[in-house]
Amino acid sequence: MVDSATETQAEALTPRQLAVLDAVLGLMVEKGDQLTMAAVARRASCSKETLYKWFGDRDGLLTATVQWQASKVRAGNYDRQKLDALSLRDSLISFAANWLQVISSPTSIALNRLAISHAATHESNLGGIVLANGRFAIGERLRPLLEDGRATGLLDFDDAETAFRTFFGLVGRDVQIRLLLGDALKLSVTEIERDAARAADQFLALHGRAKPAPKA
Amino acid sequence: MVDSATETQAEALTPRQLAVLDAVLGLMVEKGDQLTMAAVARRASCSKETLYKWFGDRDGLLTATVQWQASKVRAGNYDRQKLDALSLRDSLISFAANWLQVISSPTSIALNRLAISHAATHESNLGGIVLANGRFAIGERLRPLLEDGRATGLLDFDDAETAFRTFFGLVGRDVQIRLLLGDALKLSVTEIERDAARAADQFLALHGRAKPAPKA
DNA sequence: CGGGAACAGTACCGTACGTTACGGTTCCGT
DNA sequence: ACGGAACCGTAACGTACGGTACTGTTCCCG
Repeated sequence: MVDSATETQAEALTPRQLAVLDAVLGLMVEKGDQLTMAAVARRASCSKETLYKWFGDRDGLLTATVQWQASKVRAGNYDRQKLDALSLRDSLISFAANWLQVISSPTSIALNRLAISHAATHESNLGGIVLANGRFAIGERLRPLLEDGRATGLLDFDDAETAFRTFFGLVGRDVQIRLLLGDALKLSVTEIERDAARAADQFLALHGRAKPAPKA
Repeated sequence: MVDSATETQAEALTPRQLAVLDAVLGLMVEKGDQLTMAAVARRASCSKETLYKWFGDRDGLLTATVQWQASKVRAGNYDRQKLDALSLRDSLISFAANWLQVISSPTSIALNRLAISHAATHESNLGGIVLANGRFAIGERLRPLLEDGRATGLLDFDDAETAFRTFFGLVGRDVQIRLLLGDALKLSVTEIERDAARAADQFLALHGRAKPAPKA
């Protein structure tokens, strides 16, 4: 169930249809909950009938939107390079900063709110899609780095999944839940950089073998 | 804004009214989103008119429910005892286990989903109340322990808030977001105990001075 | 015993929204 | 030029739900 929906039919869609999905994203961010089919049609300058023809029903439209957004956030991939203590730390920081950037973006907040609301009742698995393209996708992308780090003797851990979850916690902390609940938490670029470095150093303090810079 | 709403008029309510709020909690957990006033009235065997008389409107009912639930989860207080490395670790584990228990409970999940949905549009600050009684309340309750730990020389950190956020991340990791998004994550009591101990030991590895048991 | 407050049950109203239907317009292929 | 498909704009329908009003019953208090 991890990434079954990651790449599925993301692009059997025409540019016009993708423009509609961008309109949905825009509305989600601006209007939050008032994501009505009429509003989407108005914003996208298309008719409701077209929306239903293209996406079936409201859930279909939302699902396509989530997948479209997910396909746009494919950053932070780890290209297997020569790994030393410094490049490992850099890669960790890069992952952390990217993740913080994503979860603090208005689009991600709106999308997660929608998926969480949906998870409360509906069965159409928006939450699963968001999880697959968010939490689990980044887990899969980070795993090779962790494994390489262990293979090179730079890292020490038993289970890569557990190690990743520790990293995930050190990076995200209370940021996502606070933002989702409407806290006016602001993350500047410099704060993201600093927090990312702190998280990476803490992770290395816990799982690193040649401690690079364990300053608090 | 931290806990302005923590203790406000939690108990100007009759037992009958609290029973209504319990009905709301039950419906939230079972039916998720279908939290309609009619359903509440049916479940609580009261009339809608009574609901409106008692709680004003739907938001008032939800707000009262959130505060009622918050008043029930007052566990995990730290009683200032003599502090040594072992009792510090025990207290940390206790905090962590309690927090994991809370965020993985169906009631908390339903409540947070509701507050997050609400945060998307409405201004009536359900999200703020949940934050004040959840994330920030536990932060305030843990702070004395951290400060005492630092005063006794058992802990080392610059900023108590930052240290707490690290602890928060190590404990919660990806648990809450996965549960909110509908992931079928199960946390048994033994897993909670193990994860709580792991988080406490990791925290001590990062901020402790007399390392008690830094085993992975 | 009588009267009134409190409340259950229910009918009712207005509105918002998902979904469908339809007339009009554009555009493409033949 | 013609026919049809695609699509826009909008009206219309059905339903769900928040909120209000009304009726009848229970129960307390004098």
